[in-house]
Amino acid sequence: MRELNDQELRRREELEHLLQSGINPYPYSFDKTHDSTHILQNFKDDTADDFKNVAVAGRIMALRRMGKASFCHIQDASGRIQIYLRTGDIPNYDDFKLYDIGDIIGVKGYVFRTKVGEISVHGSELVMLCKSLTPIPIAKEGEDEAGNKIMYDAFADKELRYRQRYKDLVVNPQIRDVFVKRSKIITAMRRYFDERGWLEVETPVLQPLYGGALARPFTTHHNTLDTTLYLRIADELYLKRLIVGGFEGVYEISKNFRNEGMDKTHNPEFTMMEIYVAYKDVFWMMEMVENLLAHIAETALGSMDVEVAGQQISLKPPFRRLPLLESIKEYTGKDVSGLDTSALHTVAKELGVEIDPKASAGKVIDEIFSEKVEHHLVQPTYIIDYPLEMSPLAKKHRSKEGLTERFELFINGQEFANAYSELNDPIDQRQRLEEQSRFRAGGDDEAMTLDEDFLHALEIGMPPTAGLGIGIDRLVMLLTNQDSIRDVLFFPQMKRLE
RNA sequence: GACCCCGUAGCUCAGUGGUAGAGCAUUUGACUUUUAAUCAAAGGGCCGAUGGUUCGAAACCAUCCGGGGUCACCA
Repeated sequence: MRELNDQELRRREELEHLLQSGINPYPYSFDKTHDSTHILQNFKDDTADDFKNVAVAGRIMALRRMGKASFCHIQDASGRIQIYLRTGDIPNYDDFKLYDIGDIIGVKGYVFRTKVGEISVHGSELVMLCKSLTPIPIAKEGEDEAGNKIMYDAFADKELRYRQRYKDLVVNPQIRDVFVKRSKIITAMRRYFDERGWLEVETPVLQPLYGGALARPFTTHHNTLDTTLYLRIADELYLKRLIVGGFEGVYEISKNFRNEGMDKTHNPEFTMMEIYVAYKDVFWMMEMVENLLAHIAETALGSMDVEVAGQQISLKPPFRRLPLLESIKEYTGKDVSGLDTSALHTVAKELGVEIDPKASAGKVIDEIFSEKVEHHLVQPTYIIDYPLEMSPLAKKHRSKEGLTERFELFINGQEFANAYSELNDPIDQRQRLEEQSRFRAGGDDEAMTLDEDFLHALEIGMPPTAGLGIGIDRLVMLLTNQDSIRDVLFFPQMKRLE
């Protein structure tokens, strides 16, 4: 164990003193009657009688001792409230010397207004509920001349905030709002699906073969079976097996794992929602997603308009639909339809898009789109009609040669969703996965593996199906106006400390 | 992976070659309506690590470790 500093040693001494006085510094429960915010909002001169006997509990966040009387602020899940303690009013006032900022206490008493009008609890009973042994990086709140709130000595070191999120949550309670919204967003999504009769399911995280996306996996080993297992990169192939089995609507909200770079929008484990609905196609899915996002925004935020990085974004349906090749024409002036691979490379060069000379036609189109188009797509836009070779699990377009029935949804210049009319022709699917195997053999370590069991399932027969994936973390970022994925994850991945 | 920036007290930060600093937090004393409480005093540091330059390094140089940011890679 590391060495204790003077403040930690002193707190342990206080703990000893409490024990010697017969006080349990870690008791079992406390009958709390009110949240701080409820009191602050509802205490009025004519309701004072309702607040003659309250019991509040929380962590001491500020402390002002004045000899025979003391004030402190405690923080509970709802907010903060001031406590007034006075010798004579509580039998154990002298013990209060042994209390510190950071301790969790319970106070019974009546609510009153101080001389300067702050609604406070006048304590008649004080209980230690948890002695805190290490000081928290306390921030003080104040006001500047203009009356704006300022924080003094805020706990601002991002590394420490991410590594010790518990401390961050105590000291910067406003960040809780992001996580509360995150929970509301996911709840709203679940309700929307459940109300339509689609079933929430769980499929394996540990998979003998990984598939359903193009990404490098995390690899692990199972001792008993003495076999390699992969952490899933997507749920897709298992959820489709359930549609084969006869379920007509299944969804899963779960962590996926991808062994790739980390940045503002990528964490190695992230939350994905995938849903598959039988007898539907990608056009139906576009309408569903519009309604879903509008519903979520209204339920979780109370508005379909969100502000992100200073821009107003409207999630009001319908969203614009723009074929991939047309989007390139619109934002670069180049018509790339019908061009062969070498002609595409020439266009990329003209546009100043650097690209691997061996890249396939689909890859070149994707690169041009990523560099020249994607960031323009601020308002929700469905990019549709993706080339076949970029979409090994999507059905061929019913009327457009060489394209698939697929969309990706872009908002604020980022990808939010990906959906297909799912490929259910087992022979076509086999050919496409065999092509992926050739890419893999050619050195593309993100190409898909061929999963015979999945193909076997398709041979049994999967009804026409629409499928969708939505990145939950990015959705939360959008709806809470956060520009880093780390700020919407409680515990983002960090390098291990030695 | 490349480049830029950062690492000093529990927290936020100053300190560009000559005895290690401030505010808050902490300790002691005073104070029965304070709210960045106030007043008086005190304690607290392997200056991220290792080498080097120098009479002398927190500072300059090199390497490493950790972090932040920008870009690249990556559907």
